[in-house]
Amino acid sequence: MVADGHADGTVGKALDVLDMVARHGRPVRFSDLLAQSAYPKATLYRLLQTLTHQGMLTLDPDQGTYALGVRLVRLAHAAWAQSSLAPIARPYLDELAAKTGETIHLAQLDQGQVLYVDKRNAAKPVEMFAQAGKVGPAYCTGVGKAMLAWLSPEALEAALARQSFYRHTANTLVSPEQLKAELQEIRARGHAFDREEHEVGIICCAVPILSRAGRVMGALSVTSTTARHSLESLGALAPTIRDIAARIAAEAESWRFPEQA
Amino acid sequence: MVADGHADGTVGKALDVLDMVARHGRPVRFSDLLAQSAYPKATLYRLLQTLTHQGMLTLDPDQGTYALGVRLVRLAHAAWAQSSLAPIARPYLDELAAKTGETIHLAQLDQGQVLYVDKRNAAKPVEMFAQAGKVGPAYCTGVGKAMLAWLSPEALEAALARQSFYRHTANTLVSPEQLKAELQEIRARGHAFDREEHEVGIICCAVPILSRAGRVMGALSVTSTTARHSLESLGALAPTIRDIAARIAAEAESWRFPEQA
DNA sequence: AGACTAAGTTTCAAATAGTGAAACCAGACG
DNA sequence: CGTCTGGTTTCACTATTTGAAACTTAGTCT
Repeated sequence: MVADGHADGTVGKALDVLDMVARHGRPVRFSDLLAQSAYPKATLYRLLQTLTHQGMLTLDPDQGTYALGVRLVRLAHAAWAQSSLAPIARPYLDELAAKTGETIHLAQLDQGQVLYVDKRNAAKPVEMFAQAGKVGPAYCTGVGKAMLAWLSPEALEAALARQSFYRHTANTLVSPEQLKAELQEIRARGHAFDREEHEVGIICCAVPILSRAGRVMGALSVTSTTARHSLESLGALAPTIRDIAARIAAEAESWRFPEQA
Repeated sequence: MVADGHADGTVGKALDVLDMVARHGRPVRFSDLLAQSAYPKATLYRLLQTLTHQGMLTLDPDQGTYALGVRLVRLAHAAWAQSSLAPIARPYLDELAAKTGETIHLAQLDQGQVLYVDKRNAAKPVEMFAQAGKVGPAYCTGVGKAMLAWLSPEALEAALARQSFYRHTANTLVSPEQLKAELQEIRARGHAFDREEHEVGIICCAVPILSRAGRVMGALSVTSTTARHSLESLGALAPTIRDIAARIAAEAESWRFPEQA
């Protein structure tokens, strides 16, 4: 990605390199990275060295390939436990999954994208990391729209600017205008639907998780297939979902306060 | 922690700050961080700003507290999937758990510490993130000793320097000398025991996961209680564990090769 | 109110750390 | 053997980082 307007300082560059390695998904050779990066050989080399030395990357000496380091896994543990709603929401997700018997998603907004932080898979037991951590588009998913709908005007603009508006299906909303109209409806209704906008046959009903102050903390959704549910029957679940979302919000907030004096 | 001998460059400092936030476990105020960090006010301030700007941290504007950011969760996903043995080892852990009916640990070495990357909990189903990602000491755990035993002399020294040698129980090995002697035995025997060295009543049998070249990739252990098992009966499982470890190693290695030409 | 204090933010010259073109080295290849 | 290709190191040049101190809020006390 060439996006990042301002890669502030060395730290920004280093993190950029980290992302680059992460994006590859498997061990990368120096020259592969060099080909993609905008940085000159020596710079990239030093950056990689620093990151490796710091344990954020590991260098396989045999193949000369870089991969993400274990230090990240450690940080991950902390990040997931503290920054996201996931640990708090866990029992509530279980409850919602039990009640509905459908797939549950818990997501947060990250740079205009939907980041799934937890999931319940109707049939199968938890599969945490393998599924959580994934990112998806905001403009054409239930959780995405639910979060966008309650964003402040400025935040919304920033987020909209990052949407691709790629037409995944016939129902995908492909312009900011269409989307804004839909967001207004969502706000009025209190919950968002995914009308097969991302994948044909997949529908969902999503509600935002809002702080008392009205800040968007995340979103919660129940997903199903057109074979098993209609939008109406999913909509009937909305009160239940909203209730769970409210309880998650309440707990998340009470959790932030008890700082040590 | 004031450990890190050489916090190379700005990147090192930034990551150090990240760790600091992670260590706290909950949103931290600027001044709290300032109290702990060795860095002067302005420096710390700028580092925090950069990290926040980069999405590695999030600043709660209401409370003025910093927490780990979502970008980290995203990286985490990639890190866990690519850098750790966990995704590869998963089915094998299931197999081992089924065979033994005991608690299984999969760990890797991170800066001289044991990092648990996956776990099977005899009774309960997977609890990924809640458990994986934790760190523990190397000198007094089965997996730790199993990994140390196959380290190169230099790497071993580096790792030893990072051990606290705190006496957790009467059986804890509390000096590098004792530990080195033990490591030699472990190497000869092919597997390590935890003889209640970390917690009374908890024993385990661990084997290293080695690459073909002999590099330590991780370790695998079966843990039990003195109530259910003796060291001998655990030792009887060693061949099974070693077999699984070998299969994990084999798959991990074959996985590294298929680079795109 | 007005003076104090604590917490966070900004400044600015000095110093440090980062840059990158080019030279270098090592092993693979023909 | 020369010649590559991929990786590592040098070194003079520069941009970034540094941190003491000054400043700005937002509370608190009298």
